[in-house]
Amino acid sequence: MNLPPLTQRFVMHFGEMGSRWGINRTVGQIYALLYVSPRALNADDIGEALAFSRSNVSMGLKELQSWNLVRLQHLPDDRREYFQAPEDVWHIFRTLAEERRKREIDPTLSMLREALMEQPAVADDIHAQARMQQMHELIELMTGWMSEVQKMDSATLASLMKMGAKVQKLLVVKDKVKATFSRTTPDTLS
Amino acid sequence: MNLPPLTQRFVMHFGEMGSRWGINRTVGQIYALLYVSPRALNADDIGEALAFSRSNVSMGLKELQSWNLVRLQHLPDDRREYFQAPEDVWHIFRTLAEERRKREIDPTLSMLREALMEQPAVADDIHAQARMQQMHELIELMTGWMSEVQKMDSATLASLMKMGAKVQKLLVVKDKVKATFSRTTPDTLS
DNA sequence: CTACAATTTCAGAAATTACTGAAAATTGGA
DNA sequence: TCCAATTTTCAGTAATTTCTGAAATTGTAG
Repeated sequence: MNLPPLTQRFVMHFGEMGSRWGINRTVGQIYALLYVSPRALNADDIGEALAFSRSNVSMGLKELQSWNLVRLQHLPDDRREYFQAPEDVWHIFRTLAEERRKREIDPTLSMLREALMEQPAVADDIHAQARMQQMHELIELMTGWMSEVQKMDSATLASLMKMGAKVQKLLVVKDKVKATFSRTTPDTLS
Repeated sequence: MNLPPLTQRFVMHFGEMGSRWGINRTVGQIYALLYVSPRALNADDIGEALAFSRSNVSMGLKELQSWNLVRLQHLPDDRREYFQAPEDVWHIFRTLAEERRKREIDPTLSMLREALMEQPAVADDIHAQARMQQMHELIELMTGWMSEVQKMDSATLASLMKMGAKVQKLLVVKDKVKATFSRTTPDTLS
């Protein structure tokens, strides 16, 4: 591997963090490299830069594609496929959140829904089902909210976050607003 | 393993999902069992229920303790330690979010901060550093916002989520509110 | 302090996951 | 269609992670 120092540190870090993030070292390093690269890279570029076998690169890219985290490009007079990470970090974040939900949350939501349809037979299962109900409610609320937030454009999302806890204060003020503006903007607030 | 049917399904599911969540099967199953159990369990209870060796249970519980996901209890006339999951799912969620941040995000934030202090020497590193800057800004904003949200009590958090995208509309209305209430509630809004 | 119950540690075995090279499949151009 | 460049698949191997039993440690009651 022969990368400039900052790039190298970034790539190495993503490799090490990979396992905590549920991806492997290869995939982490490939994504890091694509993320900081000023141009799209082909599989050979990547393999050479990171000293991975060509097949390993292929599998890593396949994994990243399944996460929708890379864009495919073709250059004129070159049959090889070139890969790059999206420019917009907010877009990347959104994709990541959505894919993680699909993989880490949706299956559990299904399991919970099915379990909640059943008729528990023994006392312990009655209690267990009540606990599952609580978990189900929280997850439904969380994911529903996340999907609303995901629909916001980057600017709105950013301004919402910059407000931080002030949103809380807005909630308190909400009722006053409702009273004041209910005739002029009747369907704007719940 | 001899658990009632709903409990069994829940426990099995958490075992299978464990790897996607960055914990192992043992830890996933132990936590699932504690979560649905109507009473605190000791290590032998757990080992017997899940057919794990005593030492495996010990390591799993240690892991869960490092996540702050279990409470320790002692029963009268019993020297053994009893474990249980917190009652409040919102509390569990908050703990999970915080611990995940510590493990999955904070190290990256440190790495980025250090990298941003450096003076890039080559063109590719100049670009790389700019990309790191973008990532750093997003993560700072996200984590700052998460920590604000975490401070809210469960009820406020729930009502915020139930509002969903309506928060967005509140943002639009915000300016009107500011104009109208600025004299009566001057420091409530940014 | 002693005895013993309970828990933790740890070295090695078992299981899983990651990685490679070779072979197969696919793709685009002549 | 055929050819050559490129990508993917896959079986075998390497590396890592998980799990166990035995031994060591800790804690408590007498």
